[in-house]
Amino acid sequence: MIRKKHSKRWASEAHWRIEGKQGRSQRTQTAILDATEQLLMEKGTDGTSVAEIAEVAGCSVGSVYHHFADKTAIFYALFDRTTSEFDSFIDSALASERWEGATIRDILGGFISLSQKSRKDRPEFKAAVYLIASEHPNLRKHYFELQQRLYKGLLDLMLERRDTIGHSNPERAASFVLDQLGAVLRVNRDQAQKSAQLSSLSNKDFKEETLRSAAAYLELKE
Amino acid sequence: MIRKKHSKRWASEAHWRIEGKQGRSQRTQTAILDATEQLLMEKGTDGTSVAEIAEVAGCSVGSVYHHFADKTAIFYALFDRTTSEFDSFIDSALASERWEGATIRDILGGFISLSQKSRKDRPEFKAAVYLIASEHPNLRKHYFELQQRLYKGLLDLMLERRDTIGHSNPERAASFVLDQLGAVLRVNRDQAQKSAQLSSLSNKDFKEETLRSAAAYLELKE
DNA sequence: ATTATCTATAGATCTATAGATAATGC
DNA sequence: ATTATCTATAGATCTATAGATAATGC
Repeated sequence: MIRKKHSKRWASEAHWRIEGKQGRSQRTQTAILDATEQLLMEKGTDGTSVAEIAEVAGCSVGSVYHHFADKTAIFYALFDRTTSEFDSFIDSALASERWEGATIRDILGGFISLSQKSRKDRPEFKAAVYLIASEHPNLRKHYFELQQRLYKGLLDLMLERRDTIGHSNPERAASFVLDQLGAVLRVNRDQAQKSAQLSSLSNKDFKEETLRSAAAYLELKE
Repeated sequence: MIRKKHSKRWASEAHWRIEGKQGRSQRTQTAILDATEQLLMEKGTDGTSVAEIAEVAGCSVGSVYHHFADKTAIFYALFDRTTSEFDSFIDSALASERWEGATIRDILGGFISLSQKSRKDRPEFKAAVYLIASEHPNLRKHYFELQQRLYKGLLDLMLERRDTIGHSNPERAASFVLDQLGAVLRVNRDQAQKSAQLSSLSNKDFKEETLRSAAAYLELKE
């Protein structure tokens, strides 16, 4: 039997996933991706076998291969699902209505709160994707482009208010603050790395100190 | 034939490595660890086969298993070797002679320079170990304890000079600055993550802005 | 009639060992 | 005599497929 397979939108056509014709199909694919996401964080890409994915997803190995070209294609699909979510998160974070009349302090504070909320609501968000990206240069590139879009957007918001920055080089200072914030948020997200930190601040205190640090360095006049 | 095997000092006796009786032995073990370090960064723990390690090390698979209990034991030994180096780095970084008469600014600046130098001299330092640690909770614990010792030492140096800190809560502020610095240095170390940064500062500029940020936040009076 | 699922298994690795052979150094 | 090395291979996975069976929905 020859099966017609449809790739959706990923660059490498090789990593297709089938476009289901029945309602069952989507449910199974979702279950497979959920199972993969969970297992990836526990055991990594090579430590996770297709048999295990099938078991957790509640289907058979044969069924997994009916839906996805191969093991890698499952990772691509999961990457796709999560980065789409991330993309929406970015849109919502940068939406101009959100920041009308806001000061730089408001923007940084608001973004920290958004990140903290996202981590609380969905702790595994981005964790599995980060692992996948680290093993596939083309996916990593896409992931970093998304990240760039987010931080570049925040940078623009800050620079629209550059007259409130006292630092002699506002562009450099604003970029530096965002890089600093990005690094700290990334470390905070990873529970293991977090344990290597000196200070264990509550979300509220963390936000407060971060803002104090940024305001002092930028020499904000607000 | 029964072989007498000697474990050196790792908690789990299971992960022994042989204590060589001939000069050849040490050379082979070194070659195996070098090969493993290199391959780990390219392909990860599961992607690296013992056959490949043997090939790069220039010996046979049988020889690898003569020296090490199993594949994991090689990782333990490599972890051991690198963390010993890290341990010496910490001693040298915290040596009290180094910081006699230094201000907080001097200390932070000196530490940044040390880290930059270490990254330049030996870019792969800690990269492979970090991978191993991420898969072995007991090793990860040890690694983070080392990291803690380094940052706790820096914290003590700063707090000895607490009268030059204007921030209302010197302990919290000093810890926060060090966590911030640690996070940024970690991201900077990873070439892939670095590409997601907004600012691409030279080592000199990075150091300058970091010090400016820390001094402003701590409200240093020096 | 088409789509989705299952079971069973071929073929490709990869880890680890057995047993033979070679080098070392007292 | 002891230590280190090599070759060859058993046994355990794990990926992916073939082919049979079951469910869906026009």
